[in-house]
Amino acid sequence: MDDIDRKILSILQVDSQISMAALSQRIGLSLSACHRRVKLLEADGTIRGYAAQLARKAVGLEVQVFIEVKLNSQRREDLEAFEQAIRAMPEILECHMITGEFDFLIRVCVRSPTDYEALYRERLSAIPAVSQMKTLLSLATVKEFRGYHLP
Amino acid sequence: MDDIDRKILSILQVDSQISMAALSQRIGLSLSACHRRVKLLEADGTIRGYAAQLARKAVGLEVQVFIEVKLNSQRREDLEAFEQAIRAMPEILECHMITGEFDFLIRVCVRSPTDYEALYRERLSAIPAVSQMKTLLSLATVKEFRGYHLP
DNA sequence: CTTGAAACTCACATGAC
DNA sequence: GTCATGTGAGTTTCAAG
Repeated sequence: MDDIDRKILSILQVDSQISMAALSQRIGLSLSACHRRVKLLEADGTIRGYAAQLARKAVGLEVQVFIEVKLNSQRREDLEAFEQAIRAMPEILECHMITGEFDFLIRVCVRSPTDYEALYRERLSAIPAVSQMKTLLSLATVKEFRGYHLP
Repeated sequence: MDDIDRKILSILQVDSQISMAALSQRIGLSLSACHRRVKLLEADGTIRGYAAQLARKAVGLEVQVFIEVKLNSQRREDLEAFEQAIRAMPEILECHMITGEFDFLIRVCVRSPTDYEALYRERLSAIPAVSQMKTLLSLATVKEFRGYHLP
């Protein structure tokens, strides 16, 4: 993992459809050398895959919410029950265990406030391990994720 | 935007390198019809782009942090000054304006706790519009974003 | 929407330096 | 690391049903 690799990754993070020829030119390497590096980055797991980036609202997901969750306890059973429940809900896009007053931070996207209410009341609150939740409704996206910054 | 489009998007969100032929087979459409739909989804902005997904730790970003930020006021100058400062910091990957006790939620990835301390003390705290911050250190990723759920 | 064909671009593997 | 090259695969477009 050197500066050339980081340069390759920075470009592929933004546009993975660039041709090897164009990519090699932008980083100042020959096509085959560049190609070899990309294949290595794929093989060693640095590049996990290639994905289409969708416009959230264009696919009808008007509502984005972050939820802080506190569990009844940090006992193994509660943690695992919660995590399993989370993984089973496709509307929950990500979930992080965090420090602080709450135990987890999750991100959710749904079509409407009504859908969020249903998710919140009928599915999240129904998880026995959950003791408290705090909804952080996203009003606007100031900055959207477009790849990691590789210094 | 019908069920076929959603099926296409669900697949491309996970693997954008699938060939048109394979994609068309998976959704049960002819190659040309499938191709036309994908191009339309690209043209109308539903597909914003194609990106390589990187393994965060593989690129040396061991520390992931969420930060809740409260501003001194909701006056236009403060909001704009804050948002401009946020957009100028590449380590800040995303930023959302939120409801609740705090005004913004931001996500940051850095190499080390030391790097985070520097960012927190020297760059974030230095923004005049900021009055209060709360750090939510990510201890573990329970569920990682792998595309929106399209019902 | 379908099939089928033609034209073209790239990816990929190879061999040599 | 570089360059050159040939083949196969995939993309893209078009015609016709």
